[in-house]
Amino acid sequence: MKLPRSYYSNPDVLFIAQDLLGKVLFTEINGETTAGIIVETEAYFGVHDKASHAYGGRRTGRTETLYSEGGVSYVYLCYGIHHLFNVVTSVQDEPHAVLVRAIEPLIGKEIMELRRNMPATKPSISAGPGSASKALGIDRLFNRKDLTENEIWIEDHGISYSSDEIIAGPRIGVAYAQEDALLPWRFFVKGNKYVSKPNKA
DNA sequence: AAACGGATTGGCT
DNA sequence: GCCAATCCGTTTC
Repeated sequence: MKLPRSYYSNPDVLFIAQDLLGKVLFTEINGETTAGIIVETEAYFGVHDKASHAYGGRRTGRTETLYSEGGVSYVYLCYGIHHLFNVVTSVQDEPHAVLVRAIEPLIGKEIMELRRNMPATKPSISAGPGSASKALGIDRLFNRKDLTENEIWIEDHGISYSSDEIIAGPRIGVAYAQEDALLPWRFFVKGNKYVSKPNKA
């Protein structure tokens, strides 16, 4: 059920970004469990990717988490307001990561509704990286957590999408990365209402 | 020590 | 559609 460490040590971050679609992301906070199906991701290709915080081998207090062995969470504050959750992948010192941009609420929907103050039927409850994190209760305390432990983890529930149900397109909000901004490294489930806008390729 | 700006969101026009 | 909110990691003086 819970994805093992070996899943995350795969050096192919583009594969993992697509394969995570359909997997189920869990958090347990004060005995309350919430989970959602991952329906949108983006791959960040380590030192070679101008959109990555680790571009050019950048190593600072914040980016140090990205250099961990695969299977660790990387959470940082964006625009002073939103906590963005990433899965660190590959081997130690290879700072690849997958940003989770949207989930479809699955377990603990009532808790997510309280956290977001809106019904779970409304797509905006968990569409977009800031919203998805808030629905799951993820904040900066979730940085550098081991995904094989029991605070935050990912399970395989046998949900998978065929290649024609997965759309690839340019990543969102990375115009500063120049030519790398055009790479089709955003992946999402076609037609799923919890995918953030734009929901076309 | 101080300034800068971002892997976004939601409320108002 | 546009724009303010809001904070801390990073860069610069």
